Amino acid sequence: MTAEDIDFKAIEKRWREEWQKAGIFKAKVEKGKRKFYCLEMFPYPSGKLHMGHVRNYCLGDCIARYKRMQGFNVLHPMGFDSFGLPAENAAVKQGTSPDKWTEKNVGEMKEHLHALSFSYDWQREISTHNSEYYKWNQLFFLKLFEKGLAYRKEAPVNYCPSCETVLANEQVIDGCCWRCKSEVQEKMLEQWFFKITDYADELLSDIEKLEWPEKVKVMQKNWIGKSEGTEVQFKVENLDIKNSEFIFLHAFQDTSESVFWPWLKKEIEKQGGKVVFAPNLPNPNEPNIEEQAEFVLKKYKFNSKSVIITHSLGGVLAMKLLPKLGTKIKKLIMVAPPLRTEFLDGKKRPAVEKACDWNFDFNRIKEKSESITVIADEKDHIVPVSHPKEIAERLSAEFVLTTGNKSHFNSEEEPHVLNEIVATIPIFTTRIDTLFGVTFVVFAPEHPLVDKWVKGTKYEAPFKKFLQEVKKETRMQRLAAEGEKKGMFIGRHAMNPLTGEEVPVYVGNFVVQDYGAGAVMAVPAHDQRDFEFAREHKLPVKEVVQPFIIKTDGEDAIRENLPFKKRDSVVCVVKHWAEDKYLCLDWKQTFWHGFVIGGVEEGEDPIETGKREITEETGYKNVRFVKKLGPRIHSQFYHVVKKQNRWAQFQGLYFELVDGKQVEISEEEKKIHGVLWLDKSKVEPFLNVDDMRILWRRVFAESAYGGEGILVNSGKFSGMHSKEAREKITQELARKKLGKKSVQYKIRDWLISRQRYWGTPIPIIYCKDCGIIPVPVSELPVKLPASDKVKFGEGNPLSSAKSWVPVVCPKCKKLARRETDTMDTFVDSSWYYLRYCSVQDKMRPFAKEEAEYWMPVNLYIGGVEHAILHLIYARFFTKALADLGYLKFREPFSRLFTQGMVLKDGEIMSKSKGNIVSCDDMLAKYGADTIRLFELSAALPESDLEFREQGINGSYRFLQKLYGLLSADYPKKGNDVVDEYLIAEKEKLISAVSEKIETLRFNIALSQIFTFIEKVGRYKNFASAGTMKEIAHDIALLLAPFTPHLAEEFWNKYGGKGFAALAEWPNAKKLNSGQERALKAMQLVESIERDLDSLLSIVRKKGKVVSGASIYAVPEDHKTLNGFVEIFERHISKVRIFSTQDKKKHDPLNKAEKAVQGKPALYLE
RNA sequence: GCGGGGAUGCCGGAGCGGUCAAACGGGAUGGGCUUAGGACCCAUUGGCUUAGUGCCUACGCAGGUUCAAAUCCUGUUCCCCGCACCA
Repeated sequence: MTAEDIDFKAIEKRWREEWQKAGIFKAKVEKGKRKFYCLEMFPYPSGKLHMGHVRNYCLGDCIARYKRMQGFNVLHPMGFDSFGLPAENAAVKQGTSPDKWTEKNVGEMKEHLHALSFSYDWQREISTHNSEYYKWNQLFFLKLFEKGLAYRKEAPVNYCPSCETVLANEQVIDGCCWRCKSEVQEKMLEQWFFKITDYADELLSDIEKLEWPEKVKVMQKNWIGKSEGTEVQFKVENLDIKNSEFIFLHAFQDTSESVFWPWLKKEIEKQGGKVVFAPNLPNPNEPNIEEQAEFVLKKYKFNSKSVIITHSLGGVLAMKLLPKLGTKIKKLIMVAPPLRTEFLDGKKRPAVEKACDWNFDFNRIKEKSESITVIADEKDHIVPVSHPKEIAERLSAEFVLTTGNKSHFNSEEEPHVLNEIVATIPIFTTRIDTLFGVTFVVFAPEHPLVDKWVKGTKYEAPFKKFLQEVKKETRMQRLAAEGEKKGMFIGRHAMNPLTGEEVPVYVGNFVVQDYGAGAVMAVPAHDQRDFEFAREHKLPVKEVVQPFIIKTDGEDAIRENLPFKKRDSVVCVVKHWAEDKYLCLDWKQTFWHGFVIGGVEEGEDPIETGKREITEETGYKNVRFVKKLGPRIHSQFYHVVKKQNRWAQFQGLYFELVDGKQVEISEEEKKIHGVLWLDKSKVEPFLNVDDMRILWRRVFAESAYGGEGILVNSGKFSGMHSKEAREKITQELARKKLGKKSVQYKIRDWLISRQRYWGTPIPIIYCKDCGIIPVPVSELPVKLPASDKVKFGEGNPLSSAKSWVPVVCPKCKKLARRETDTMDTFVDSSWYYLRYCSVQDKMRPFAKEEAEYWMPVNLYIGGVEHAILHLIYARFFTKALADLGYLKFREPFSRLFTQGMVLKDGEIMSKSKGNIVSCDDMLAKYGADTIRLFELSAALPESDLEFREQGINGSYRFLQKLYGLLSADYPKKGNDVVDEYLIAEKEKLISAVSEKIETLRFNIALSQIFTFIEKVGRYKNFASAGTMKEIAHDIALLLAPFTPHLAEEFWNKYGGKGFAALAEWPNAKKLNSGQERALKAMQLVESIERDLDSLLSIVRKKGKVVSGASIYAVPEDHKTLNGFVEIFERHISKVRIFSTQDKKKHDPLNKAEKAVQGKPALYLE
């Protein structure tokens, strides 16, 4: 039979139909049966199925079929992620509608999926654009909204101008849109968010439980970006305190000694300010505002330095006072000022009413103060927030709404009030141990306070310019890996909370507003970035951590029980007087390779020590000191020569020799070390201790020491190790209410609003009177209007749906409008795996019992490109749904497998590159089994696969060969040894294939099957029909997950019961002794074949013609070899096999003598 | 910079302490079959040596552990991927 005779397509068609008819892939909950949920990421129906998709599904199908044969109750569903932008774009471009376009594509893709006979339960198919699906998106949205997990806020968001919609953080890659690659813009917009940050910690810690590729886990960890540290408060003057005179005006029934006044006075004085006037106003219990104003005017002369701070009714006084002033004052700060007499506690205050006429000349007040700030307490129980708010508006003043320590700011300490004078800025750091090394503070240029600080100062103009530049450059710089560190001083100083030291405040382009608090404390000595900035701006560098190295292994590892001997030492790097060579020492009694080193004597200058040691150890006498090599290094080690534990404090010094003049060195020194001059490039490899390496690097590059170590110059924390110091300093800060432990995350809430049509409408109604009103659950789904009712290409399409947008407010029944944004389509894919569990359920998104049976997904297969996006959203959704009571488990995918890509000419297949190999051509040419075989055998599933048609051809040939082999007729009786041998090899194959499938190394499983089939082909003339039948039977089973149609064909042909697809996966049997013997025997045969070949080629090379061969075997071997003449005659005709004991053998060269057991001798003629 | 993964023949890639000059596939070369091509079959594909089953050199580089290392450990170089002025 020739290859062309095999009609693979007919075979495939037949079995596809049989399976379908029997419905064998339909999944049903069967309690008590082990389940296996096998899932491949569902496709976006972008067009035809290509080889990349196919690979994904082949992998999943192989496992699904394998698990099914192993007796698992397998759920293997498929569906379509059918909402999304391309449909909308295609609709605009091709004049079709998104739904038609989508459904056409879905149809085509399904056709191919069917043709490849993936074992999906098609009853469970879903398409996310179906309102029966997306209504549940809406339900979840409402539930999340109820719980506060969905919220609306105005925020700077990423906007893609080409997709005309906003994007989530996760969808911005290198500053560009993940889909279309155009640069995203930043916009301030009010949008809907899911509060994924609430789950940041759990999302992070649960990663450990997952059987996922390390790579993906790391990516998720990075994305969540947890860092633990300390939030520390720095104070920055909001106004120039030292050049101000503070005036306090107290409230009704108060004095200048009550409430927060004494505390505020103290705080201001701490900052170097002066409270010049804090009168006890006349008649505080029955005040007369006019009288009080006169009183104040008489007692104090206002000037341009005056800063008035008022509390409550004091504010009314100030407003009466100001218009009467002859000069302008610096600032007026009004704390909770009343404007009218309706107080929240319901109490009448007749005295207050009598005292005030509440008529203010707002314009004149405005004129009399440089700036005005009004502070209100959100929880004020006396003055309604509307009063200070109105005052602020009328005065065009800054309005600050906060929460007082006590209502109406009646506490003895009111930090918010102080904050208007001295701002307290929280700064996040992971290295609070370096707090004493802070020499400046850097703010993000976008920081709101910065704007306030520079206003009206000489820094304002240059800052504005700087801000512009930064905004423009940010994106470009990010792309150009190492941006320049730019920044400027803004005329303010910040106070170090522990040392009280004042350090300058800068803005810098490298500080980002949305991480931490938008400000950093800069420690140039211990942070490379700060170091560079400091050098640029000539800022001081203050050393507070010294490296600390402990040797814990090797022969100089510290000895447990010995005390430490502390030594001040110097390490001297010495340069040659003429060449670029450096003086190194090779210690003879130990392995140390290093530089000249020595102990500093009491009272000795380290530089002198260095010079002395250089001369003592090497003889060179004319040395010149050049520079110190950074801070000291602490090193604990065992001094092998001196036999003691050392705690050395090394000062690195750099010298240059003036000339080569030497003095004689002592014999003793010569014994200790050899002196070497090494080329610059040879020094680094020569050194073998860390401290020497650190010093060597410092010769050439100054840099910050970013590691940990021992604190110095840090007050009472000096001498502590970094780790301990972090604890202690944080505690100290907490005690002083100047800091606390803090955890920062990089992950931001998930922005889900999209200004596009083809997605799930957000079920929200905006009512003028009632505000944001959720659509009642009973009204779901909020269906999309038909696509011919909307206009594309002009902003948000849904807002053009004239009959859709207006809606009756569910609460007040007045006319309201619908939300016109749709949801990010990643919402759809965040829970589709749950819908599969009970697709048909009309009442619920999914049936809890079913989900609990099938979930979690046992194996999830897809591309790495979803490592962050889809996979983190789905995890979040699962957790949120669990908290909403829908689920009991909190992780959706136990095991994840990320398959490699299918490449064509080294590139990813894509429409834009025009290199897509669509699967229908391949199907028509080779059929489904061949394609499946190729996709699975060509490479490891996780590595990329280069698509080559020759490769497909190889798979095709294999199937033809296999078919021929298994379809042929075989004799009843064969060679017993071969029969046993083949069966033994088959058993070995079964266990190997099972193991490889379990570990998803399908290509290796297949290569082993190939090898086996090769062997069968080799010995087919010796095999019996029975053996071949057994082989065909098991091969059918082993191949069933890979090439299911052909496998089914063999299974059927050789009398298998039912379907191979449902048959039990074979178990490898242990080999019996006969089979073991057969294996050995065939090894013998094969080794003779090899020998024959090598002899033949040698002899033939010499030009001799070989006409026959004799084989001389010891009697045992002789017995097994008889019967294999035919095999040997494949190599050379006329082969005779003799026993070495056969006296009459033909043996002219006496070769028989060479034969030993297992190695027969050969003779050629 | 931080983190993850690699480096094996002409190529893709197995092997993960001894059975390894290295599975399987592809390519190349030679031979068979053919009018020819394709397809198919056979052989060769690190070097040397040989009427034989032997030797040498090789699993990025340098060391180490071991009776024994492609395989384990240490250092180092290069490549790929992810994250990144992250405080």
